[in-house]
Amino acid sequence: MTANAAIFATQSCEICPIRYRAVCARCERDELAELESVKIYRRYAAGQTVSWAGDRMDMVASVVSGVASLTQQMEDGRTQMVGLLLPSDFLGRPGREVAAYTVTAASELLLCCFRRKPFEELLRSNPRIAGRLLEMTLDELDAARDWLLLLGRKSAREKIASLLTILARREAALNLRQPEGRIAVDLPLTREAMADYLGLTLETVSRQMSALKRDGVIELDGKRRVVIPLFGRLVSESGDDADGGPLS
Amino acid sequence: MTANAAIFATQSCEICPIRYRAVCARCERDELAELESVKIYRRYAAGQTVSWAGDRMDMVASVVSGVASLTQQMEDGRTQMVGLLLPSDFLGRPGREVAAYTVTAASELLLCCFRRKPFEELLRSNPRIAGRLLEMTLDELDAARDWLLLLGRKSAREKIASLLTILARREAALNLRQPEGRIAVDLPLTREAMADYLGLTLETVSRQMSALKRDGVIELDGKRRVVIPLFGRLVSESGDDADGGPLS
DNA sequence: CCAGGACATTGACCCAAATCAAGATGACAG
DNA sequence: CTGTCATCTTGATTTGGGTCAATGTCCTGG
Repeated sequence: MTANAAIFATQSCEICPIRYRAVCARCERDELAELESVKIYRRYAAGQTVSWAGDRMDMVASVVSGVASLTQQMEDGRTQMVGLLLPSDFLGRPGREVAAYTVTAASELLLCCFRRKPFEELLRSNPRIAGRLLEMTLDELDAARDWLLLLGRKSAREKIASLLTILARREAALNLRQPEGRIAVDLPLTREAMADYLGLTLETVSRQMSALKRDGVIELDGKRRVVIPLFGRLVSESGDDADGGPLS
Repeated sequence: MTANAAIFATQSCEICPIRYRAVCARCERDELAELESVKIYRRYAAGQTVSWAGDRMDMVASVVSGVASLTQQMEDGRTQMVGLLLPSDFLGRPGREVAAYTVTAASELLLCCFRRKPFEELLRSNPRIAGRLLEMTLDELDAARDWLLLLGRKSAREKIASLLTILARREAALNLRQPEGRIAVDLPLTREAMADYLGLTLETVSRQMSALKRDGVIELDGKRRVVIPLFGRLVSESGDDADGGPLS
């Protein structure tokens, strides 16, 4: 379980804090009653498939802890990740019977699930939840558009740096600010999953990680823990716009 | 003006048919009254910038005719298209003051604009319009995810083929079915815009177009008109899933 | 009709990342 | 402790698409 996940696990309370923040950030508590009555928690082991592309989906869910990935595959086996869901992200497609993507637990994963039909009913009857979902979907679309820039125009080194930055930012948003802008990230992804995210091969990911280490941009503590000594400085230097990403 | 655009231009009527289909497909007519009162049409010449990334945006809009592109740029000039808006598509980001992307008219463009504030108010007060916008946003997210697969894993030839297929499909959806599955597409994009869409250089786009022509997969009629002789067969052969795209 | 400029094509060469191929590391079962 | 298996690293080689440069093709306005 990642550091992210651990943090969230300790916050459990009667009204699931993640879902509260995620789906109903600004709703009154009584608006949650209906959702509350139909939620089901589900746990998946790292590597386990949550559902296959083409499966009938009658659940939607919110990520409580861990990391889920959406992937698309061509018949010849080429694979591209098309979604990376971290705690508080929404999973599912209201209004669609059939899943378009394969969902996999990248690390140990805890989902908070709702049956799709009642959830859609709730969307219809409760504009605030619908509005919140629209907002989340728009954010996800923005993230997808940054991802398009990454896949279309960045070099392998820049791709790796951007991914580490995305993960480090989410880490930083949750944790207290780290001293000196130094930040540690537990990679929730294998080299292969990173490659699928970045449109690279796992060999290239490995080589570029080694190169970033050699150049002193990152420190590797085991295979899955990355320390970025100058994260604070690097991120603040290069605003939040569509720049090449720091660490490059 | 593209064939698309011409078709739509002839459909003009009191209640803008595009907006009707796009934003309020299943709304009652009286629900449109409020929208109706605040709409403004705006026309842009091919190549003209509609708004720059970072600009204050106080409009949202619907594409009536023509093609608009959203692009993202890195400081060193590398450019990636992150959105391609055809007639009936929605433009704008309710809830955001500042535009994240540069919007350009790829061909001559007619927009139907609404002031953002009243539009947001309408979203709040009218759940059916909000629901419709959510549906459109989810569709756009799906399209973005197909685009991720294209950028991350497809060869130059496959990228071109996929783009032609996307344009041909929209053409086919509007026009009567063409005889023999033969279809003609007026490219609304320059080679450079195609390259920005596909994450390639314009030289590679040009070379691959020539190669497809040489191989008899497409016919070029001038620079901007493409005929795909076997479109019907190619598309039906390879279902609608995440395949490599036909024409490859 | 011709000149100028935007857009497109084609060629020669190069390089970043893919591919193919060994090994290294590390977690875990027995 | 040791063998197995998944994961990761590193090296040698190939190649698809980028880069640089020259040429071609329209369209438009004078």
